[in-house]
Amino acid sequence: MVTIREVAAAAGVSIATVSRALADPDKVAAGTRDRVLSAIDTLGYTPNRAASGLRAGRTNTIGLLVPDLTNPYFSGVARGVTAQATDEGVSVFVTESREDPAAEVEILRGLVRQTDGVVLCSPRAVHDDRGVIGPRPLVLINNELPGAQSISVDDRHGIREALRHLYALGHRRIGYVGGPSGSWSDRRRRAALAAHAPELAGVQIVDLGEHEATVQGGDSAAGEVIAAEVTAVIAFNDIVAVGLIRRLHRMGVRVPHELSVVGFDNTFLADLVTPALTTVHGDLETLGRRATDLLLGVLPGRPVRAAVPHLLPARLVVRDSTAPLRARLPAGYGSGS
Amino acid sequence: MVTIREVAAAAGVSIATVSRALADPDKVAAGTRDRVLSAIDTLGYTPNRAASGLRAGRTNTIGLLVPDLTNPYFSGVARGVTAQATDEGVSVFVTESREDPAAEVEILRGLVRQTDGVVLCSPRAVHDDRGVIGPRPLVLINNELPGAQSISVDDRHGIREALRHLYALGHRRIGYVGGPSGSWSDRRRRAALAAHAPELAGVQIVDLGEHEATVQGGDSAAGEVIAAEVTAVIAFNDIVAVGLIRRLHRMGVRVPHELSVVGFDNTFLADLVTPALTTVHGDLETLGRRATDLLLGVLPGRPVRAAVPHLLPARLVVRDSTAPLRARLPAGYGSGS
DNA sequence: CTCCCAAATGTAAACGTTCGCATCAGCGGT
DNA sequence: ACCGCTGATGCGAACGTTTACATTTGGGAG
Repeated sequence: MVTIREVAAAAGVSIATVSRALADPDKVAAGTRDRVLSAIDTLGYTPNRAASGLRAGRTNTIGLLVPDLTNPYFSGVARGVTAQATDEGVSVFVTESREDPAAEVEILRGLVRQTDGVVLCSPRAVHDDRGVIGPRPLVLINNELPGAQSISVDDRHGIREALRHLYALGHRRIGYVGGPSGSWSDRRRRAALAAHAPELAGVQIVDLGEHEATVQGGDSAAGEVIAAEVTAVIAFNDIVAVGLIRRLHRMGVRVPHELSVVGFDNTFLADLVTPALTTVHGDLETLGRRATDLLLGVLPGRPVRAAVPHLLPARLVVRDSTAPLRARLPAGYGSGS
Repeated sequence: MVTIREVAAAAGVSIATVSRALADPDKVAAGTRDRVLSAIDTLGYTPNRAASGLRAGRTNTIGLLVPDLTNPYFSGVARGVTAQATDEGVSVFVTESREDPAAEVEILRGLVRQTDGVVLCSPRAVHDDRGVIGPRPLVLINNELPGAQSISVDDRHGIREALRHLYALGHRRIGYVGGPSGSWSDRRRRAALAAHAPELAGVQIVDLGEHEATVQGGDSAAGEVIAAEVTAVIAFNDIVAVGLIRRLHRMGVRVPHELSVVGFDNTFLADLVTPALTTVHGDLETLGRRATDLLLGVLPGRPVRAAVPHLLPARLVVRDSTAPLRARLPAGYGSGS
């Protein structure tokens, strides 16, 4: 491995000059700079990041912690974070808590020591997290904590659009199939429902409980959904919506003919299942990128960056899982489309 | 940030002893060790990895490069790699080439400098890669290169099972909807088809071209599939299978009644689409874990580990996208199940 | 009682950078 | 011709470890 010393020798300058030529190009004379750069080029020199981090007290590495890497939602975010970080010359330690709050705290503890800051996505144990993180830079996705930056998609607007869409289709009694208890996003969406339903005359929101953010969670909601006699539901996310639809299908309830279902997140799944999901879209890659911007922005020794929005736009994508309200048929069979 | 010096002072020993108490516990007297450890505990000391890496010439970090983080196949692998590495006290830089061979080389170059070794999954530019990697430890998933370790799922056996399954259902003229040109896995599966088809009397394999490993790739194969007059196909992977089925469905061809489809990888998608996919399962998390084992095994200064298998078992998961051969109906309508 | 060896611990150098400070050359103003 | 200032560069310390080597101590063998 070629070091700064060899470069300095080759260019006939001191190592300090080489360092400067890289970090602060206009602190060295043009001629010298060229000599240094060409030496770097021929020798194929790359700075040792451990060494520079050691001296500078900075690692140029950030951490990302998500609950579940294989969940398309989080892998979208992970893509955004890694892409933006790479663009900024920063590396990312990616980790996964597997939805386990204890593991989350533990992993976070380890992550904090070896990075300049952490992007924490959809944390399950935030309150403990604060103690762990201490004064370190922290950016939260889908949660809020005093003293930390936050960013999320504008669910509130998504909910509003979903409501209006269902309203326009004639639905009045609308269910909400909730996410995991303790989920900040879930609380936020419930609040949005409560806030926006009154805008639409005659609309009634029915709480259909809290469910795991998995296919099984959707499965388990089917009974409640039927019992509630709603004509449409909004699900916590696409996965739950898919699980619900699948179970309903097996029970002989046709979507969208007998029940309209709206998902959340617009994961690629939404366009692959039958029926394709009407769902609230948020740009996950951008979410990850902006979170990274936010984090890098508060890192010492980094250029200050323009204000970053803390709320990203959401919009409803209409597909085949929602349909106009029809008179219910007695035997529980849809009438076809 | 508390350093080894403060710990040494608190325990009344030299920093060397602290270092030893951590790295080589039985090199220090039991009493001393306890004093050191409790000092570490009360002060909340964690070694600075940049410093230790600098001195020891090792980063305790590995790199992972995948073509597409949002692809469930790769996120499964990423989960395995990060999990195993975490268990071994190693951090992982996760990166993504977005299927771009040029980016792959570039990212790999960067990765190599700041890690002890790299896990490279389904590379698109392997030959160039070798030059980039130089003498660095490298483990390949789904590819082979002289001088590098390799690991993959036993596609060959998966193909064999898929063929037998279709054969047992009565299919004789079987199509293969191939993956991207240049894909090592694709070549391998073609070879396996050629090798195993002759074992089954009367079976004929029809090559249905190379396609992108995306939903669109499956879409675009539909025409060829119909023209080929096959009664069953094996697709490069689940995504392609899903795209194909969706397009066929729109064209009025019913799966599995008129055409049986076998996917590959058994991603969670397989169980969510309609019909649920019959597909070849390989354990992706284990694949990632073993790849990491392999990499850590060749890293200097790490305990030698037991032999790691380079081929992981595959098995066929039968669901609803395959069915017994039936006489074709003239108008292109299935007969229902 | 002496000597030697092993075990335990300490000392200090080294890893490859960055950065404050010192040095030096050249130049313009007086 | 001299002074001082500025811009370019070099020097050397420091970052927090690990580790080769030196030192100390205690105990057992002769």
